[in-house]
Amino acid sequence: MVSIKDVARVAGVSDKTVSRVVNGEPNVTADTIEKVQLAIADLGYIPNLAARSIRSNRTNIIGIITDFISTTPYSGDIVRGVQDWAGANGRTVLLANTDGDPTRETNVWRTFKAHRIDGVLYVAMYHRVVVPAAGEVSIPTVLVNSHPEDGYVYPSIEPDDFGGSYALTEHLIALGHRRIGYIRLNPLLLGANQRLDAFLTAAQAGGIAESDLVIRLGMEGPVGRETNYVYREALDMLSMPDRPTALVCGNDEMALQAYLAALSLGLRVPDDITIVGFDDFRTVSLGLKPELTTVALPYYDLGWQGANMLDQLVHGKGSETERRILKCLVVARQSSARRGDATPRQAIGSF
Amino acid sequence: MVSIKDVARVAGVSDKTVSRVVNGEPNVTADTIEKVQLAIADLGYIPNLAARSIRSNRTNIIGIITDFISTTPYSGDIVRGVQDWAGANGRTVLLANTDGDPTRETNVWRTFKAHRIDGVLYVAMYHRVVVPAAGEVSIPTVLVNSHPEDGYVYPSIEPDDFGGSYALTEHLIALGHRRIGYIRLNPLLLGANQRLDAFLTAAQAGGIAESDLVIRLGMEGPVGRETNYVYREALDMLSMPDRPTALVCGNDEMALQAYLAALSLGLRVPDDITIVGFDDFRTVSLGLKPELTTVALPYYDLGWQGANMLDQLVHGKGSETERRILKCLVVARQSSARRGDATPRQAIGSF
DNA sequence: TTGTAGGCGTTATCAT
DNA sequence: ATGATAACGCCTACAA
Repeated sequence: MVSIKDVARVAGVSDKTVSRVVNGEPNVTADTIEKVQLAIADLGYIPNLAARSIRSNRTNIIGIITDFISTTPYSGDIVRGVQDWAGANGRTVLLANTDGDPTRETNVWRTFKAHRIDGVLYVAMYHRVVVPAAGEVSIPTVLVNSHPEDGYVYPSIEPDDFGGSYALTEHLIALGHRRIGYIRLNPLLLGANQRLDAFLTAAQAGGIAESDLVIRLGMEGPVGRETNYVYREALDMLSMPDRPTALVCGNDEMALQAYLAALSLGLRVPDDITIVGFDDFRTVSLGLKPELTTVALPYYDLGWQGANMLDQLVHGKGSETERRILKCLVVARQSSARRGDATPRQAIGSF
Repeated sequence: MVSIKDVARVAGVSDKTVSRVVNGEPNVTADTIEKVQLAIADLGYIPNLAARSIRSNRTNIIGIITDFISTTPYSGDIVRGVQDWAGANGRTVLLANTDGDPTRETNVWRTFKAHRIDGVLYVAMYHRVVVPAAGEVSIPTVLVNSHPEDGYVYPSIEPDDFGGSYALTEHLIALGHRRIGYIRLNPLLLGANQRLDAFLTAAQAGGIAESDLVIRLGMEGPVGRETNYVYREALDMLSMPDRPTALVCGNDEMALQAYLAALSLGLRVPDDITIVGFDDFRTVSLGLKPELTTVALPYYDLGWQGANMLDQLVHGKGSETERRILKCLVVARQSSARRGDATPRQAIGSF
């Protein structure tokens, strides 16, 4: 491997001078700079960041620790946001996945510490409460898409599930819907309760009686291995004589199953039934026909801004207790429509 | 930061002895080992890998370069496979995404070189032909889910799209289907042609006349921003008086749209129409009801085994020209069924 | 403006 | 079995 000394020899200067040129330090003549740069290009010299880091105590590496990367494909956007920030700011990203295993996680923290990375983004693939298993290791950390359990202190950046769900419910009310179904996410997810609370609050604020809300549980059990009731519940709810005119699903994957249930009953979306989701998981939300009205989660920004918060922290400028909440916007597409004035058609089909 | 010298001082030995203990080298008394380990635990010492690497010229870091990480969520499994291999073998993973931009990519190669990583896994999110833009930088590299363009030489590991598609077609023929529809992937994808070729070959081998095959283009245009004809084509094909009894979709996302088209025509899956996909993108394949018969792509293994190939290469044991092909298995679920003997019901509905 | 000496944390080499 | 010394590639501090 060609080192700074090789460059110095070829350029006929000292290694310190090469260092100066490489790092853009002042007090070097244009002439010298050129000589050095020529030698660098000639030899294909690329500085050794490891060597640099043992002097400077800064690696410019940030680590990402993820939990269940495979089960929630769309939140890969968080990682992409982090990467883009890193690329734009001269940092590199170390990645490690724990699969939710605390032993593995503790190893990851050790490994990251061994690499002397500047900071850690602790990324949950579902918005949830976490307790990082860092063991003895201490590295500046920001929680992304997650929140520390009571008694633990970390800065965090999270989506505004409540606000998104509230706005979505308002959207339905504005379209004239008065009888609304709701299929709940796995209650283990932080978003599940926030979204349901917002739904109930917004419905009440919109003057809808609680008896006009039909609420069903869509999933339960350990995250990643849950039992799924969505199709069955949707089928059941949509077969009611006084079925809702709009159906809110905990997320887009649930909305997919609601579509299938509705279609198999001979109901048309949105003419006979308005269906909305949450997440804007585009494979689903754009793959469905008609395209799905949903709430976009700011995954990419969670990553980008989370990286930014971490950077502040590393430089001693960030707050240890900040909890930043990012807006979730309603994306209105064709699956939601004004409630028809005609008598809705009765569900038919093979149920 | 506590260093090897601090440990040596506390343990009352030389730093080299500490190094021996840390690295499990022979010729240290059990007594000394204990003293040292005690001091290590006391001080919370964690070796500095950067410092180690400047002596040993090995970083135990492998880099992953991805292209379009966001658009194809399921292939995140490749990255997971790599990570799991790395975790199991004491390596760490540097991650960088190029978004398909050659300038960004060249920077990534430089950065990786600056970190003196041991090797690179060049991962395409779609199975396709690639030309790594490494510039002047040279690092041992294995192509994953991709293949070098003519004139370039890299070892690669790829899925057997042909074999998977062939087996899938055989599955349909075995179920008695004689008139089969096919919706093609974007022709830009390597898998698109391999899958279509296998379909045609298997159909011919199964004694099916070409006139009984209905082939339509589902997508075209630049990857990630393609124009989508799937829903329209499925609707059209399923409205034919002599419509196919089985429909093969280029991938699972296309199968989703085929489901919607079929259901909206009042057709039931699989009673009236068998639908199959490709990829086993589980959000879709398990989210669809009935669950989707499809072909599982070995993404995770692509990652794991790719990392393994790279490791061989790094140690001078691998082949520069190996092209490893991994099997794709048919996953038979409920969306494919024996062709009914009764006259199929005619499509109805609002088309 | 440029160079020299020394040190960062670690391991290789060679003594002891 | 253990240690002293030098070296890895780079940067800091200081001198010239």
